[in-house]
Amino acid sequence: MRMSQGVEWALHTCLNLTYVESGQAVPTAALAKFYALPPAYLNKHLQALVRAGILSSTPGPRGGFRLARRPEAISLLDVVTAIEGSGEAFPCDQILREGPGGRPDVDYRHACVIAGAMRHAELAWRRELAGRSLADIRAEVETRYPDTPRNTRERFAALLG
Amino acid sequence: MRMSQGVEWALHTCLNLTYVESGQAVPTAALAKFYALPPAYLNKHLQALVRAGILSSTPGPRGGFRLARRPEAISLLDVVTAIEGSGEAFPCDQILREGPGGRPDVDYRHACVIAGAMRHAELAWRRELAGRSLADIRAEVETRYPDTPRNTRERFAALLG
DNA sequence: GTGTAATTACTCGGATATTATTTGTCCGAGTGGACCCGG
DNA sequence: CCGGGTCCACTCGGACAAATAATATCCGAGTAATTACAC
Repeated sequence: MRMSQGVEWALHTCLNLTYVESGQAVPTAALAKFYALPPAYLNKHLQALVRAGILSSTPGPRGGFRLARRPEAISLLDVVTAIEGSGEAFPCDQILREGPGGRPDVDYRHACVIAGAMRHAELAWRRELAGRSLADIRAEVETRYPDTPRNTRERFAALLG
Repeated sequence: MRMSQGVEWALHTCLNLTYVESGQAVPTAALAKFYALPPAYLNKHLQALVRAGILSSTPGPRGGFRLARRPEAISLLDVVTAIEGSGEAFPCDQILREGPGGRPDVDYRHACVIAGAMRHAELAWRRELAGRSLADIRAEVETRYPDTPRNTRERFAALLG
């Protein structure tokens, strides 16, 4: 039930990329040093974000990663599902098929009341995450911690220089 | 992010125990045969439910498990946390401490905006699960599948006889 | 000085180990009923 | 027939092993800037 720590890395990294002037790419090494993360493993997660269409990557010198869309168009749910996969958290193995009156031709992922209740709760979770974009997060951060934009850009400048 | 399949087993088993006349205990073997589950492993999960105060167990002949409280007083969240633990699904490792302006004396599990957003979504999920009791589930099952009470009791009678 | 071609350093991307978690199994401790035996 | 003591089968509970997923690392393919060189 615990989700991968890569989700935390991905969320913070995407938020940081929000502050990079668009068109400029940031390599894995710089993104990893930002929070003292293992570069090779962070790169693995960044690859997943590229496959999900959240980041775009360019190889070679001056290459690296950048946001593939505007921050308003990237929800927290997008990032989470890119790392964790889109599967349901509650795995309905349809054990009712083995129970009394169970039939092999029925899809109990829809028929089972328990599975329905679990799915309903999960939808509430997804709805919350889908309703918050990177732009929203960024706005709240800047309200509560006004130094963050400057600090972030300075750190990037130092890491890229 | 995927939760243990033991949650499904536990939920269905608790729901089935709802139909057993109170005072009567059902051994692991019978509960396992109900859905053709591995008895020893199901027993492991039942132990967790006992530790959480959801079931009570009695050893020896005519022993087994029974609900420790009324079905109205057992929420889906109770069962889920009994199996999965009460920890947060999103693990905030406070990587902001290594970032620019990060301080070791700050608890970023509360200060971090991203952690807050994730916790908010998780609370929505918990609220849904906490709002549904075994009695609610049972009522919905009986509305949609009127044969379930009789089928369940008959299967238990066959397994205990 | 300028255009071109070879070189080189840099970056991503996936294949490969290692560790942690989940899944699954087994055997011992304890309990309650049943049976046996004596009164 | 009735009471008590012994035995035995049944059940939970935790210790132990295998399989799966998460974590971490390394090296090769490809690219773009840079440099050297000829014109």
